[in-house]
Amino acid sequence: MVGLKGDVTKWRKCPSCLTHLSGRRLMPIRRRSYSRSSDGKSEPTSYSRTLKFVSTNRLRFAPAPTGSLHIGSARTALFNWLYARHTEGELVLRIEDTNAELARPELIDNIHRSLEWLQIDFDGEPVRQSERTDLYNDAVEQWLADGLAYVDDGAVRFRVPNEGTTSWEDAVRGNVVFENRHIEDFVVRRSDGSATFFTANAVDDLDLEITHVVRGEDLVNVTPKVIMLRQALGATDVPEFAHLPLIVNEQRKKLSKRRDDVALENYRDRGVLATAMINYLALLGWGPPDDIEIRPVEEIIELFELDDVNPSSAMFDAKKLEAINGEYLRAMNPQDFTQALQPWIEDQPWSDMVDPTRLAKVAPLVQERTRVLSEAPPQLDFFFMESPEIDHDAWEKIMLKEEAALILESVHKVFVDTDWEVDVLHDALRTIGESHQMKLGKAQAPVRVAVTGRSVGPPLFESMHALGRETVLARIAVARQMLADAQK
RNA sequence: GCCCCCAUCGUCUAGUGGCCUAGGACACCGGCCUUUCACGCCGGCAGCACGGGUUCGAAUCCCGUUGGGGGUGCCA
Repeated sequence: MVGLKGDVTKWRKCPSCLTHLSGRRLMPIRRRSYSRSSDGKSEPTSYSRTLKFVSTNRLRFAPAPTGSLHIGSARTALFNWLYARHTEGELVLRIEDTNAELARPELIDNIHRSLEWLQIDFDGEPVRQSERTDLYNDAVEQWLADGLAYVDDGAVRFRVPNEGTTSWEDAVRGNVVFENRHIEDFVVRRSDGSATFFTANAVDDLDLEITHVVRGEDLVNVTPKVIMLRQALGATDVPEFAHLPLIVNEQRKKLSKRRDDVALENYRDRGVLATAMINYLALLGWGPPDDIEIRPVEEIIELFELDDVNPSSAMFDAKKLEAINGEYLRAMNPQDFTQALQPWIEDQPWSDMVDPTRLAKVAPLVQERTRVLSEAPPQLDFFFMESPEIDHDAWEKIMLKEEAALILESVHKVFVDTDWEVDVLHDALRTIGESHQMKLGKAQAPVRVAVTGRSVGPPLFESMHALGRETVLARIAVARQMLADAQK
């Protein structure tokens, strides 16, 4: 137990802390190792169950509600969660709204929604700093009474000694040392009476019995201050600190709201899956020992160690995120993929025309061509629009060649009464192409442009089959007419 | 300015004194497959910032240089 000055019960308002008051809980630690089977999938191969009795870890994720959840905050939340789950410890959500403007409900809702989307869950109710002002005030009064702090222009400053050092052993960075003489007397209570970040931080980490503080590297320099306050509160111990490397942009600068695309919800809206986001974020500053990057979160939990986090900053690479997302998308079964597409389909101007049966049939055609879900609907529009939107460049490139009109003429003639089966259409077009000394790759081009409006897209014969004979013939007829008109 | 931190392919990483002729992934470039585009497969390009130590031996340990980043608020 940490020692506290004054009335100890005053610090114990949280019911979840009762267990801690009565002593540390003991628990077994399970470890699991993975190996790769020949098909490249991972599976647990050995379990060693060590009945090692340790106290329960308590971690916290402590965002300031400044808007939509930042990618960097999401990574911090994730690493806290991974370690808490890895050690079968507890994770507390603490909203740092000591500043009145930050206590707005919609900002706090956003944090909850984002974390829920990522499936990062917490133990117990969220702690709101705005509701704990009495605790902070008591602490400040105590420091004042003990002569550890003084009033300055209405604010209260903590007296920092001019000598000695403050240091800690960081799980990521090793020993970090600050000379006290470089630390100024800092404000612990503003002149408006509200507590500052330092005070709330120190008081809450102690009160909530936090054992591991996992946060961004941008907070290293506040750590000595928080340690001093913690000691001034009577604590003799220090939690384990792990300062995670910053996530940076191409210019190697800390990801910022102004310059960079940092809102988690933007990625969600573009069609990045939460599972893929988690997987990618876990790879920023950490790597699995076996080099297998894409794997279920359960395995990441098993393998994750704070000690293994590397200290240098990591660039956020949207391309790699999308590559990983593409893998997750391809791994889905077609029904789930179709289902996942729904919100993006609904956003389309042609969404009223969508026939669910046809959608179920054609969505899988673009599944392996999709890296983020928002890319899919534009590939599917011609299935549902009255007539395809003709891409100008594709038309110029493909249709202005003389053989285009000939191919379309032959195709129209044959398609009128051929069996409407994928294989049959395939063979028919190949035969037509051969009669013009063209390989199928070339022969299909004008048909594709006529039917889909573009030179690239999902497999043509499957597409035509889904569209039906009538529609395909009509679109070919329109294209032929356009070519004829252009001749005049 | 002062304080703190960081340094392996373009990027994310593996590597913790000999297994390293430095491995994987993304990106990029070829090729194969092929009805376009993708997917998949095969191959290629590319890195231990530099200089000193320590050691029989250093990407790995130490020191320095250079470069980069973060902080320096009565924001958090």
